[in-house]
Amino acid sequence: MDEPSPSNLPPRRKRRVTSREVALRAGVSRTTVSLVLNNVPGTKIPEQTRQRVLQAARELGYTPHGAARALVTRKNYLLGFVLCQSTEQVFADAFLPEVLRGVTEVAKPEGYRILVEALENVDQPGAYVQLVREQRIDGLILSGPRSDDWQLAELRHEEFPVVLLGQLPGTDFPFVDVDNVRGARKAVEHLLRLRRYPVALITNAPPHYTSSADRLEGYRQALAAYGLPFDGRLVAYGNFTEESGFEAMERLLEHFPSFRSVFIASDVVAFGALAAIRERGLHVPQDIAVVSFDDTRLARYTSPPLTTVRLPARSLGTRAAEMLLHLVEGKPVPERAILLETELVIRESCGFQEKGGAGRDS
Amino acid sequence: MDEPSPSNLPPRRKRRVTSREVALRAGVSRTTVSLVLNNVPGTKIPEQTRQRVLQAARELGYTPHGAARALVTRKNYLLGFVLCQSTEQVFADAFLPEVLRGVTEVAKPEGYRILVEALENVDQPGAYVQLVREQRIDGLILSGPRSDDWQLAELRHEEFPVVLLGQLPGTDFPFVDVDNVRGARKAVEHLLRLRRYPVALITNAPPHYTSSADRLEGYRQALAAYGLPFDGRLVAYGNFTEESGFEAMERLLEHFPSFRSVFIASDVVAFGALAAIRERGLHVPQDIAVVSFDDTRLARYTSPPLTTVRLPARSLGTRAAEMLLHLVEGKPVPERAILLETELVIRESCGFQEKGGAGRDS
DNA sequence: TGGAGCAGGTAATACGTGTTACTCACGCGC
DNA sequence: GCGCGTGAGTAACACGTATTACCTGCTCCA
Repeated sequence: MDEPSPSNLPPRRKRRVTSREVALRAGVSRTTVSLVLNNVPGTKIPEQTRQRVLQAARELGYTPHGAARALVTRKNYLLGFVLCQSTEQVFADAFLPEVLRGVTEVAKPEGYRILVEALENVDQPGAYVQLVREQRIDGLILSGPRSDDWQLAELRHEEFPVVLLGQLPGTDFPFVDVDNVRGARKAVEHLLRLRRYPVALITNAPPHYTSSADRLEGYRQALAAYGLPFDGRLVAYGNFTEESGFEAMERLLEHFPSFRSVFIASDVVAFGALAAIRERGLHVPQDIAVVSFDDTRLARYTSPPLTTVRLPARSLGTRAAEMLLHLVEGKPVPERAILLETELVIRESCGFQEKGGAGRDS
Repeated sequence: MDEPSPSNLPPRRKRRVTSREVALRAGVSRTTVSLVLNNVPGTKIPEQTRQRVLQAARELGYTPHGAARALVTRKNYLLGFVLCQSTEQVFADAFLPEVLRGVTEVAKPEGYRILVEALENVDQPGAYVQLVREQRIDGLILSGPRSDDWQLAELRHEEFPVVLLGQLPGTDFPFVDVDNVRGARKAVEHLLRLRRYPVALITNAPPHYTSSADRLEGYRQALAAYGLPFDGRLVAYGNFTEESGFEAMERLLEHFPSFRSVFIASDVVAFGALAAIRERGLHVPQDIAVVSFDDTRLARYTSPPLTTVRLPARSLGTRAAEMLLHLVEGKPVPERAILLETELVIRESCGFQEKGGAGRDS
């Protein structure tokens, strides 16, 4: 009876229950079934038949076929979330889960699911356009867009709903980003207020990343506000990883060890830098005060706990998703450019003791 | 001419290029277009017409409509990746990016995309079955399955391709998991070898999680192997978070401070525990030796760097994806139960100094 | 008596593809 | 002259839904 299918064929699964069968069982037409199940407004269907249909559907365990529906509706209720960062970077990205959570939090109640995709090699950027070409997704969130992504421009031209997580100067894509300039400025001004100058800088990434450039800009603004000169010898470049932080700090200590504090534009990079400082036999914050950026979940558990600029990861996700949903549904978008505010979280690495004790923030 | 649509309607986008238009342009039938573009084996189409079709498709920028294709093919080339953990847990999950990377690494070359979904509340488990009901996904990876997930059993009944990331005792779902028992055993035996007993235990999670139960079992096995008794007073339960680790360690130090070492079954929990130890004025590893589990990326940057059991996050993803693809494509599955091996990474928190110096592993 | 209007539906078409069954011309052996 | 295989290609159907345009009685009003 139940003949096992030859293993080179996909297993034959049970036939689907279609709306036709529901119609048959309820004694109505397929049209009526559709009208009832989709709650189409403006149609007058008496409560009795409506109930008959609903019951028939329930009894048969009917669920409409997604593809069939998508074919005619031209909606898939699917949003693409594409990570443009290099693998190195995605790997080090401690925020992905939280951003993703923010996105789904907004998308799910509206019935949208999330398709996550990483661009493996930068050579082949924009494999994601196939998704929009095939019309499999209704909208797109692009995290960490690169300016050398030529396929992106094409999407712009087609007016496909896209929201950037991060910025792409020179384009008018709607985006959500962190206010990196102000965040960095706050961090450095905190150090200056504590009179810890000269203050060095280790960036989070190479300078062509806008986040890196912006945080550098914030650093400059803070110096300027305090009437201090900018000294290029006090700047070293990180590259997302702890290792890069370790090396950057080594370089600074080697060539220009006179600084009294450092702003490190990434927690992860800071972890490495702290190790380098320790290895030199120096102490944080006594010898060098440190303020970093991101407020990774573990920033408070380093020794000493990091004073750092909190990045609103979850909000990044929610705001981007909200914006995208507006675009997808053709509603007017209140803001096309959102810069989220940051918050300086003061712990111990900056040498600022609130009550004089070595208290641990709760 | 180009009348702006009223803003309450979705923007009317360009009409799609269909295969019919390609056929028209190439001077053949739609069937031929399909045959050529899908490279259907066994059909004899002369090179000349084949080229005509390909060129027409190229010129028009034709891409087949995903939904239409899915409708008839009954394949979506989409895999579901569902996180069953509580939000708390997902939040703390440092491995998600890496596991995901492993999954996509395998799935992408085969043409499959990944739909990521988190179960928000445990009350409403299995919202994901809708995805399979609607036939929107071809297969499912369930991370951290819960035994109270009644919808899962339903899927089993329908023979839908599912692979678990983690285990669900009492079911015969294919799964990929870490060998938690052996991993924990290795960790504890290392402490015992260093003669650091009594050795306490802080679990990673409440006992009904298999990972927690298994690591506890490994702890017991190690004790047994060394002929030592199991003492329940030396066991405290963590709950995924640093906070829980902090509190668990406080409880241990409060009620039964005589232990000389502790196995903490999660890096994250260990971070909290380390803070608690520090706060008591005790030192690691001098007063208490610590070995933990996971080898989070930051484990080597705590002070002291953590000796910990490395969990092969990426492999979890790749192996699960491989298994799932076999199921989806109806190929026989070599192994239906995979336990991945772990590796003990020795750093400083266990008090074992390789060369006598306070060396930092490179 | 003759519509107008309406409640309660339904037939038919469209969506864009994959695939099976079939046509048609043509050469070829006998 | 006939059957037959074959290369080259097509008509037609299936997939499962949403939606538009239409139909059928019935009531109500002039």
